[in-house]
Amino acid sequence: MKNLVIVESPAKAKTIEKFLGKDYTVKSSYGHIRDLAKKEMSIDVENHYEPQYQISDDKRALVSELKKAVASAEQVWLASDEDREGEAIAWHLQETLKLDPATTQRIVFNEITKTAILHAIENPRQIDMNLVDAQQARRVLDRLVGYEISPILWSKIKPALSAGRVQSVAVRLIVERENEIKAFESKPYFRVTAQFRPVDSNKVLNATLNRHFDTEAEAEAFLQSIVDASFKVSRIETKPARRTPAPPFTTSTLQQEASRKLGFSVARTMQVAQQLYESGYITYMRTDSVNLSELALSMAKKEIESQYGAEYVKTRRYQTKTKGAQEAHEAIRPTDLTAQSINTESAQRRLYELIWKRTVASQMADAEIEKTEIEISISNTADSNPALAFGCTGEQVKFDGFLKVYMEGTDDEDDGPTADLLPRLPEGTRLSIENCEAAQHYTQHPPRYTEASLVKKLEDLGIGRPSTYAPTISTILKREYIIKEDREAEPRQCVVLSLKGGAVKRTERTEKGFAEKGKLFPTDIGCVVNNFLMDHFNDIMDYNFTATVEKDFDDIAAGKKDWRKVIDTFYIPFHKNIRQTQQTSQRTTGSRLLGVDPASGKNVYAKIGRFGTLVQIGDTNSDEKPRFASMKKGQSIETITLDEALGLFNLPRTLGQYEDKEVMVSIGKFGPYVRHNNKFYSLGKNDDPYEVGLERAIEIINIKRAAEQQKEELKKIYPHEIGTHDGDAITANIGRFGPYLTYRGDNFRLGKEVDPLKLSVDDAVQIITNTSKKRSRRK
DNA sequence: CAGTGAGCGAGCTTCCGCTTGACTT
Repeated sequence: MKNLVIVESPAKAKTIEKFLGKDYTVKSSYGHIRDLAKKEMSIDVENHYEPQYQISDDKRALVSELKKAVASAEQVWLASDEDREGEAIAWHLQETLKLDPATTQRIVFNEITKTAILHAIENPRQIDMNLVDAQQARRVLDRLVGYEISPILWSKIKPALSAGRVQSVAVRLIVERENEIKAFESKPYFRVTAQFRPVDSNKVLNATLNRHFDTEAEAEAFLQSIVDASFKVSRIETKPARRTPAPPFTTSTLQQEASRKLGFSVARTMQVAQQLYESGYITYMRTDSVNLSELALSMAKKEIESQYGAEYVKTRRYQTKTKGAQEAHEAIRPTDLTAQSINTESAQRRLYELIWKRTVASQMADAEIEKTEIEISISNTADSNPALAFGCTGEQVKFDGFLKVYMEGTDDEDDGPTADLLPRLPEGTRLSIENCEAAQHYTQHPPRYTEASLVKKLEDLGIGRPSTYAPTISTILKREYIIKEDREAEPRQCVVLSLKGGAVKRTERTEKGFAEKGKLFPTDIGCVVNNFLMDHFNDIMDYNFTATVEKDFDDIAAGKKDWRKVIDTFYIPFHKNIRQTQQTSQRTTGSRLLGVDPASGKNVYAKIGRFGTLVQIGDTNSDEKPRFASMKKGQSIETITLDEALGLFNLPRTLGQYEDKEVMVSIGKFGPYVRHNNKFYSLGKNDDPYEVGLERAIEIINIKRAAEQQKEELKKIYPHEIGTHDGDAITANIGRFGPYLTYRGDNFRLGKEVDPLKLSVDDAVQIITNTSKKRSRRK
């Protein structure tokens, strides 16, 4: 072997091996191969923060494989990504594989094209230790923050909680948005809309009055005032406008758009994108760059020319403006732009088409639009209030440009009136009023975050990286700092005043309001942890903390600062604060006094306990031990009432008799259950142990009995002997995941359509050999 | 399998950012 090239991703290795020819072997490091040990701090604070790295457990086999490859190579090329993390990966490889820095070549390319790779090979360099140090500073800082604050949460709030530079700020955003919503006072207002018709035309103009009214009385007075009014076009203005396509996708914008247009969660988008990447359909999906390679630009030009015509082409080179972007990759784009769609399963196909459209549209001409604004004056208010007028706006697309292919979605829940095509009416044209209505609306609170809009916000703040957006969300969900939920909107009564036959008619209608779908809500624990961190670690919770330390990391990368000094400056006051907080801060439970239990006269509290939120009757420090009960899903410390809290103590409940034995319901370690004749039966997902009746309990008992009986029946049939192959038995069995075969101690899954009882020996052998082949290929 | 929450004290939990492959009974 002459040349060994090491990249980060195996799919990338496969692609560039093709470009480099047979003198080059390309292997992958699968990301980082070394890290700080998981179990301990692994930073020697006394010794200038010396990090103690170890090979990650799942990388041991890989490292020995790489060592072997290195031994037989004449030249090693470290080709990890051209960013801070990539440089560190290269350095860890050099250290771990004991490569000689003098003979090891470091190469970088930020697009996977033949030109870029050959250019890289011709321009090798050494590892940039300043960049590596910037990464070490980032790594050490994150470990210190996470591993020093988290234990404080364990002792002051609840075990197994966590805090970190990224996750804690993500939670803060959600908690603060919820507080804004709580503080928001929804105010009613009246919007007046009307339809006008030019005297000699059938074309209707949908117009809105240029001001809202606060009260019904004002709205009514206005309607009364225009009963005898006449209307005319007082101003018409048309002006040209342009629309520009959105730039190509980055990870964050792909996640947002897939959420808006396909309803994908952030994790789903990444999973499907990974599949597309591994199949070679798209470029790398974890990127912060909007840049397209020259190859992609010329491919796009050709494709647009042939499909839509030369007038639709506009080659655009986008600049990445995102805070802290490292631009190690291209934007996310199809590898082959001539493929407008691909023939795969639906999720992959839809995401691919979205990427294709966005990429192609980004290289297309602006859309040219003509905007028309018509102002309609009201004769008898002209003197008293000349500012009052109706208005309507319209749009006409003169040249569709990129709109032929794609239009970016919006997060706005209320899109407002849509712009129509408006007729050209000379100023002074008299209009008759066809309909006029003053409808009551309510001002909307700021929207709760969705997964995707949270990612957008984090990216705007420069917090987190493309590879961590999805994992960060799943971490804060797993810690139960936040929950993702659908919540029904509260319907509201709205007054509608309409002008009919010279009189104002009043009706009421119910407005549904906006249901919250897939929104992020903070939990009690999220709020309590957030308040605690805000009180004691304000600097780390600051939205600018990451941006500030990133400046230091940039200085380290530029050789202007020493990474250990940067950490020292941060750590000395930070650690002092840690010690102080541990010693002086109170244990925090978020406790709220709900009232007095009428039965015992004792206080009732709602608070956070070791296993979640609970209610408590009696004081903790009194002579008698308090009684406790867990809260139900959906209840919270802040909203639970005294009655609801007392209701939680109604377990265990005795429901009655069945087969001369008592039926009882309660909640155990593994959730709610029915107990009958010393046997336990788990309640269904939708059963409430506080509400469930005897009838349903008996049903649950009988369902489980039937299932058990079926199991007994199956036990009589299985394991089923299918036959022997090469002297060993093949048996069929039914397990948790369906039917499977056992042969020589190995299990082989059967499809759901296969009836194991009818399977021939030959077919069974076929399944076994096929599965074995697949398994060895994977290895 | 079928609470827990007091107090004692053992041992456990935890970060962010690179990557993909697990593969059960």
